[in-house]
Amino acid sequence: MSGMRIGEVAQASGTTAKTLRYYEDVGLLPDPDRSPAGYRDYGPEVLDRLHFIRRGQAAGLTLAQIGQVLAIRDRGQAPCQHVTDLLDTRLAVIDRQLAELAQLRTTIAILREHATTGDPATCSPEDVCRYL
Amino acid sequence: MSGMRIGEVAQASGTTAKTLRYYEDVGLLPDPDRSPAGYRDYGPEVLDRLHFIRRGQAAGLTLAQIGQVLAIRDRGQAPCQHVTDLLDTRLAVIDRQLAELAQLRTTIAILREHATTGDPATCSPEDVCRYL
DNA sequence: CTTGACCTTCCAGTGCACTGGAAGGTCGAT
DNA sequence: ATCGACCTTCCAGTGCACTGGAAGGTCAAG
Repeated sequence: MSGMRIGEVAQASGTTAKTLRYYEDVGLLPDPDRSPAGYRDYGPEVLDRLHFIRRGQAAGLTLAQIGQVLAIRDRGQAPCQHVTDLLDTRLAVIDRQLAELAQLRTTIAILREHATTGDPATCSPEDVCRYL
Repeated sequence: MSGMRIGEVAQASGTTAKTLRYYEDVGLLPDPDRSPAGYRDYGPEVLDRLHFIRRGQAAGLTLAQIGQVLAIRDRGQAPCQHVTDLLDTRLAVIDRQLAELAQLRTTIAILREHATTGDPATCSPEDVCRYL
């Protein structure tokens, strides 16, 4: 009984056939069965795996990091320590990004306010625009 | 009176001479003065500019986006309405990024808790790792 | 039996932000 | 005078995550 072809998997997972072949190339997806004609023949479990990959990516992990976790999972060992380490690192990076973004927002917001207070008469480049 | 050479600027700003030349190439830094020998001769204001670039980058902005904002600043003559429009767009993007980043943070924090609650016994690949 | 959608492989290109290296010029110190 | 650290330009390569396109095979529908 044949499963899904690459286009169906792409559709179902919201990616492209190109990307699926790429994932296979870099070892994120196992080599699938083939139909007599050589078409890739996927079982439904590939969708879980792609969901895992997508979630990992949404969490800011690189494909290499996701691949590490998948490799550990494929060997049947619980990668909890590994996962928590990765996630802790991610959290730290995100907190830093949030802080910097908030700071930048403040800077720009202040400038924007400078740019609006006063009509064109008082809005000279020297007074307003170069304080960005 | 001569200012800083590229190596000094690199050192002072925590980047490399290579990167500074690259920034110049892509228009993030203005063409600096040159010494008689052709060495780049930077004034101290370049450090402010590099600090701004670094903060923008730390906040997850691309060099192209940072370049847009810098271009506004450089065109000190830009009409204020135009400036506020661009800044509003920037703020909207930053607010969206902040929201997404906050969401991502929450997601990862939840995942991390899932990964730690439970001892190795319950931490089987099937039970835990697929929550990632 | 042809059309068109789908599949195959392979190789090359994209965009971002650098980074490396060759080949050569400049400068202060020994 | 020459050494070494610095500078110059130019071109090419890296890593990530795809993406495009050529050249050809497969298959159900009309």
